[in-house]
Amino acid sequence: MEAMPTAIALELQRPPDLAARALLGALLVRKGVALRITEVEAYGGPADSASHARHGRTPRNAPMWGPPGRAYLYFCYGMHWMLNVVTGPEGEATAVLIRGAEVASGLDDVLLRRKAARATPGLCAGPGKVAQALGLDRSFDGHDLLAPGGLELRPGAPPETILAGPRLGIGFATPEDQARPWRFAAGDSRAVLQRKALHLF
DNA sequence: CGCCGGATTTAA
DNA sequence: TAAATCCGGCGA
Repeated sequence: MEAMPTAIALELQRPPDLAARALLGALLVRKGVALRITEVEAYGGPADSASHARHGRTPRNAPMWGPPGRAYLYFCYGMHWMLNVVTGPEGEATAVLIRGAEVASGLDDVLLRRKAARATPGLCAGPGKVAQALGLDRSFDGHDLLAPGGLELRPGAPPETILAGPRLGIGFATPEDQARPWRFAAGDSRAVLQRKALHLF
């Protein structure tokens, strides 16, 4: 029989900024590795000049137009994979970029993938680092994060406080979209980039 | 078909 | 502060 929609699945149907905040504290699980999400950014559909959806549907961003709960992975700067969680109703092309995380379990595997000797606060602080820590690549593009197997999104403890501020690395967007405070971070985490650019939500 | 530049990371 | 590194999207 059909499983009841999980709380997290319901949250992902909401507008991207709300879905983004709901993802803080949630877990990304792959095999023995679990990462607690500590930093995210919301991206709107075609109307958001910072979004990959701004040029409409293309082969690369196709997963963004699909149902919520899927992964959208893209390759950036010739070397990094970025993990997004598709949100909103199907066809809206909204998504949340996972920008930072803490290792909840599987530290040894993460250290190997990140080529790090020991755990530091910055180990998974940054979108490229998150994908690398989970060993993600093109093969995970379009993956259903709400289904068992492979890479899964699971409920976690939400942060006590949430920080908010402008999104990073979107200098190409309109001033209005650059100013939109759609970056969110867990107030209780050290794995957050540029904390001073954030304020209490 | 060629060019431009990017939702970045790292080391110097 | 800059190099690494490559592919998508756009204009010609």
